[in-house]
Amino acid sequence: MSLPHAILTALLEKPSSGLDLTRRFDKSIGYFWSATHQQIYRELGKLEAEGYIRALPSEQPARGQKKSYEVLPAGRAELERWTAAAQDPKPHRDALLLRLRAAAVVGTAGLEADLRRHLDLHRRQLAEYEEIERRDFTPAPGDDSAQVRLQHLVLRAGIQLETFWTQWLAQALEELPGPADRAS
Amino acid sequence: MSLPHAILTALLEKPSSGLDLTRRFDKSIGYFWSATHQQIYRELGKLEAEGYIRALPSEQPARGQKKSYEVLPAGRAELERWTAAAQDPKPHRDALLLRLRAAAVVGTAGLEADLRRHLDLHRRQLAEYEEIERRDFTPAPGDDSAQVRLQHLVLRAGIQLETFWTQWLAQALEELPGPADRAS
DNA sequence: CCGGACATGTAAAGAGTTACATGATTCC
DNA sequence: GGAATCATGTAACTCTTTACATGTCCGG
Repeated sequence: MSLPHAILTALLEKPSSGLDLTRRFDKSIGYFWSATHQQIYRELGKLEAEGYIRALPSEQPARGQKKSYEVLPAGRAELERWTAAAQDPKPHRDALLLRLRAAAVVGTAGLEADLRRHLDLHRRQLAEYEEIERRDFTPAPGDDSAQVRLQHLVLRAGIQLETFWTQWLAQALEELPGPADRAS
Repeated sequence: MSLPHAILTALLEKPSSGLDLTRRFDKSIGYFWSATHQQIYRELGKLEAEGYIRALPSEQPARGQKKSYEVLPAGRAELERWTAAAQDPKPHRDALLLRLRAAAVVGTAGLEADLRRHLDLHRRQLAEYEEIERRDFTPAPGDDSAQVRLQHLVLRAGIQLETFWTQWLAQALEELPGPADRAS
């Protein structure tokens, strides 16, 4: 039940149309909560029906017409409620770790190439995060509002997670049995 | 599409009944691929229908009777195929990071208690992993088969991830605005 | 022989993904 | 005015979660 709150957050940061949101979910917010445009349009409809958001006055009700939304006070209140509410962490699901566990049983044949590919993807993501940090979070000292500090904290989580994955994958590739003794 | 392969892996490690599997998914495999008993029973039915597994000979077809499964050659072949196949990493979803991002907009009121709770949960998980490492992965040198090394590698991923979260959460708690200037 | 734990399932709702459909705008 | 692109949406399907249902076994 987090998608509506992700959308409310994005709309509070900046009122947007469905496609604008979709684009922002490919970056930024999407780094830790992804969503497709189908999910977003469906959810925008629900949020509007519940009175949490409304379409901006330039109302063209037709299809193919851009429609921007803004958050209403009830929506902000709901987001505040959700932010403060206790939530249990969801159990992780990581297909790659599962595959390594399977490989421990059926052999590592064919695995190396995909591990290298994953390593490359994580390195790119890490570089992207570090670029954002350079660009957006190197202000003059004292310029750090609570809002900026929180955003930076979230970004650092991304950086540290990607750092972990690159290091772990590099280690995994070292430990993988070579082609000689790779059993199946 | 990973649940069937998680089950095949678990069954290859040790033939089990549905409830046995459910218990094992609360530990071990479940550390990185969780599943409820409803999912497991449904998937066992599918896997049996597809000829990947079969019920062990002590066949009591009745309800309330224990029924154990083992993997057939076709099931092992499918697991090998899946292990070697290229797979794109799924985009992450982390509700806690999303909440911090929301808090950057609507304020951090009420957040601290839940962050402390998460920190405690991650510390416990880390301690559990470290206990497993002490118990199962401190053999005499040279005693490390490829299988054991892979299992240890997966466990180390868990340890390092939990280590990251404990450190990051501790840092987050430090940076959180105190009650004095915590705006809403 | 009854209550509780064990064991296997069914039903329905919710969330996410994939494929497709439709109208508007813009560029040639 | 035709093609490509932008923008919004529908439909069908899969996966996951939650709640419930049913039967067996065992201790008292």
